[in-house]
Amino acid sequence: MCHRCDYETLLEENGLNAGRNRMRVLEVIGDNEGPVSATEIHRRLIRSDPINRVTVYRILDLLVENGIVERISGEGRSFYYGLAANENHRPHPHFYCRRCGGVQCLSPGSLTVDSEPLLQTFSGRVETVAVRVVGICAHCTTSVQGKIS
Amino acid sequence: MCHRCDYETLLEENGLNAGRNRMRVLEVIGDNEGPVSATEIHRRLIRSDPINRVTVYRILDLLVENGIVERISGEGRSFYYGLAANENHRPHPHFYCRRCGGVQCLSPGSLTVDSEPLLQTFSGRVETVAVRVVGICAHCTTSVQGKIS
DNA sequence: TTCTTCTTGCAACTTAGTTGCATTCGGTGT
DNA sequence: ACACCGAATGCAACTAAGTTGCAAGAAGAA
Repeated sequence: MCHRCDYETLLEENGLNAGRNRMRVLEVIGDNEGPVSATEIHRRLIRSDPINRVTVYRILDLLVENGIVERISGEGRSFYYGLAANENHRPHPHFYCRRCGGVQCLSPGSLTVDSEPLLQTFSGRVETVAVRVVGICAHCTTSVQGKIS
Repeated sequence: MCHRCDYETLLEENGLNAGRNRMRVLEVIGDNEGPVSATEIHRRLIRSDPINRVTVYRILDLLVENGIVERISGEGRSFYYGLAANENHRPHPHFYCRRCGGVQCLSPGSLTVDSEPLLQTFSGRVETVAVRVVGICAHCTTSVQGKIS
């Protein structure tokens, strides 16, 4: 997703030292187009060098706490992780494929929401308004292989 | 959520016979304002009469398959269930409380989305466009009790 | 009643994530 | 070089939510 972000300074701006594993996790997230699950991040990391899955979870927690990475919940039971919005990345909606479970980023301008009426009437604190588009992704609509019958 | 829905006919319209447990599950979902988790549904049902949690899961699957109930994924790792949109219930956005994990229904008109630009450009199949508002619910903002320190 | 199908329960399993504790690693000071 | 300290990692065990296989029970049709 990003080759304009300097992960090292991103970490150090937040008072985290840029250890090897943190960098590796950020690279996987940043290189992927669209959010990735923790399991998938772990799977990719162990291909190059062994790392414990707990370590991955802990690094992800840390990055989310510090606002470097954004945790979004998919259609399934697991979380997905993407680079948080910053000056290089505007907030944008996500597309969730019902078939393969994958998540894609949509372009920031593709959907516009008018949340004024809500903000005027809602009695709690509204922090984010996210749009979630659900359907079947381009890949899954074309490749019908994988169906058993 | 609903006293205008006749669960019995709702089931039979879909070719499902209206057994006692199905009715009970639907009543819990319909009586609650806002979506409920499977665990919570189970918890409430066993108060009146024992029922196995697997049975609850299976009934929920069935209801979702038949479009009677809608499964939405919360901020956490569990699913929430609400009555699906029909002539009595317009589709509406949901509010997710970061603190207590609860989900509330918002009024259908409180947010409007313009999805035209997306529909013109997206190459997969778009089925639903849902708006998810995240923040702290009214109850959690006022009652700060529960914090340990 | 008997047969068949639908429904339920139980136990075991899976997936995703969490926690506690011990070990190791990277510095800092002496 | 040595000891020390906190941060980072790994391992094992645990939890929560959901799923699967199979056997037993209810309910309707013949």
